[in-house]
Amino acid sequence: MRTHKCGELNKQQLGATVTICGWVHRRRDHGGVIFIDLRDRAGLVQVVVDPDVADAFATAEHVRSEYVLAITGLVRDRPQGTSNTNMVSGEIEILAKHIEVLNESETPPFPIESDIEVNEELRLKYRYIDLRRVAMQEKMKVRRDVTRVLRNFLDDNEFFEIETPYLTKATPEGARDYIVPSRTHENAFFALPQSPQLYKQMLMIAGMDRYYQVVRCFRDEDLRADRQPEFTQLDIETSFMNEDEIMNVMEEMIRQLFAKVINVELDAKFPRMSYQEAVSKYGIDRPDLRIPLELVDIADDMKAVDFKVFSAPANDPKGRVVALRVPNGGDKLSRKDIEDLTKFVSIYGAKGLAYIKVNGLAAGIDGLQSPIVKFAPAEVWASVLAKTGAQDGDLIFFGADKASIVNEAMGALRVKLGHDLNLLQGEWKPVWVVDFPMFDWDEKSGRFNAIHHPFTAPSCSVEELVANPGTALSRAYDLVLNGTEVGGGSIRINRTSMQQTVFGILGIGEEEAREKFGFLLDALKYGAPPHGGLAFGLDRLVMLMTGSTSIRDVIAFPKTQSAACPLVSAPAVVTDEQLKELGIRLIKPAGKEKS
RNA sequence: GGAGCGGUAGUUCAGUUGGUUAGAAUACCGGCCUGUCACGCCGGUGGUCGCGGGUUCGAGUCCCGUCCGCUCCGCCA
Repeated sequence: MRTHKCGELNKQQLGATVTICGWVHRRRDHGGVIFIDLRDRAGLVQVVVDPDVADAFATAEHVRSEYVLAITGLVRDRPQGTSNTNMVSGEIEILAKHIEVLNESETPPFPIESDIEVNEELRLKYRYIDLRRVAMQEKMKVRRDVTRVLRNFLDDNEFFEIETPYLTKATPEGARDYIVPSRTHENAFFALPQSPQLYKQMLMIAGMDRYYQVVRCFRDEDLRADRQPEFTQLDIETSFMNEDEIMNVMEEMIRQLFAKVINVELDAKFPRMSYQEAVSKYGIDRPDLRIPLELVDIADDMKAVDFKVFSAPANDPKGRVVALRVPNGGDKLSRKDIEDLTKFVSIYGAKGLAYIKVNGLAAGIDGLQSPIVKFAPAEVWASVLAKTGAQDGDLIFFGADKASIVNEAMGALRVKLGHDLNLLQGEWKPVWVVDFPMFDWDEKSGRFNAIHHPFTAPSCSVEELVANPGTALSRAYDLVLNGTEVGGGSIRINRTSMQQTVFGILGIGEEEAREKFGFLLDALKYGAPPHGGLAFGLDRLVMLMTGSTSIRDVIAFPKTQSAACPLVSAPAVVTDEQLKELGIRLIKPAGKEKS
């Protein structure tokens, strides 16, 4: 006798006596027959089905016999030889010999078998009910399949899964750390890892040439639809492989993943794009290549025009002037739409959103409709239109400002227009973004920041790096899928001298470096092999593969936007005894917190 | 830290210009019917309109504050 979950039973299995377990919501008493609908699953029942009853069911005389139970909605397979034309669902009913209620259930706080979008806080408070819903069960199954396929692939390729500590020391991934006080070490704290970065590098030094780990990472920063304070990475590191070899293996893994889990054939070869090209064409280092719109530089045309809004950034080395052509945009976008879009780009710091409606190219400047046409001569507009490839009916947007603002605003506008106007081409567009700069200059603090992290190897020598830190490129690579960064990594620095050089450029003095990363600098001295790897955001991958709009939908017990868990009411106050034991006194003593 | 949207029955929502007893569907409870399968029919219970303050003869509706949720900016790869 086997126990089956609701919905698992198929017709063949009716040949034997089986036990079916499932949640029951609705019990209706119909004369001598109790109908139980297992699709609304709230109570818990166990049903014993006799093999005879499946056949007996087809004959009406059994209906009012001793077989007192009928269960609906259990079997997907439509039985042969039944004449019941009402059975349009393809599901069949089974008469049960015996039924036992294992446990009763209260009325659920929200409908389980329904597409109604329930308030998310309520779903999280009763997550154990929410997870019973078919959509969530399916997402969890995809997640299970994803980790299974990834682990199988890595195991088959001689990768070695090793766990690394969660109670560890702050590592500089750039985010705020979650801190855990130590009871046994006065005034000392652990940090939860933002990633196992340094441990995996030391595993390479330890001779574990191919490592992986499905691992939780923690970052105490504000949340987004695709960002949780704790999230899961597939973390990978290898020795003696260069970036091409790593990218090739990972590409194959992702291809197999999509083929096996959601039956999608990705490109045989993922395209690669430089950071420079991505920012230039798409304004962002994680371009959504499904959107067939591109930013076009027109600064050269605008340098001499008598219109400061355009000419000033055109002449500023840190400025940028771009055009964004929307095919047939004039028909699709009303004045109100453009007003809304102007508001939209202002979020990113853009001061306005200039546009031109191309009514008729043949008419020259008279065929252009726009408040800004008058600011530049016809030749300028002709040149701009030629560069964008404008056609009659198009709408062309312009962005002119500091390059960072133009990139962010016009890049976001491009994505918004792509979705709003249904311009997406193709379903899955992966792309490797490569040739990232090593550093970017932070105006506020007046020094360089690591674009990736401080352990990323540059593609040049120590001498060249010191000479031109601002233009040096790194050996990093990001995997971007449909505009979402799903993975990123790099070849790491494996020589102490280079590591010290990079720390120096980042303004990390020798003393600080020794205090924070002395263990790494020491480890590098013992013949650290060339190594590199990457990490995939597992939640994001599953989110994309399940078509979810939020990472929360693919995490069994996620946090709300304020980083709280309504289910267990965490975080919560702790007792005075606990605080005393840890040597901690609160600045604002507890009392006003919401329970 | 900031911007936007939302919070009305267990749930999903409607609620006009401020107006008298706050509605619908569904769920729940009771009854009837029944080879049902979104069963059907009849009846019923159910509301601190997130919370606090203000304006007003009168506030679900207007104003101020506050809490919670979601989306975004900052932050974060």
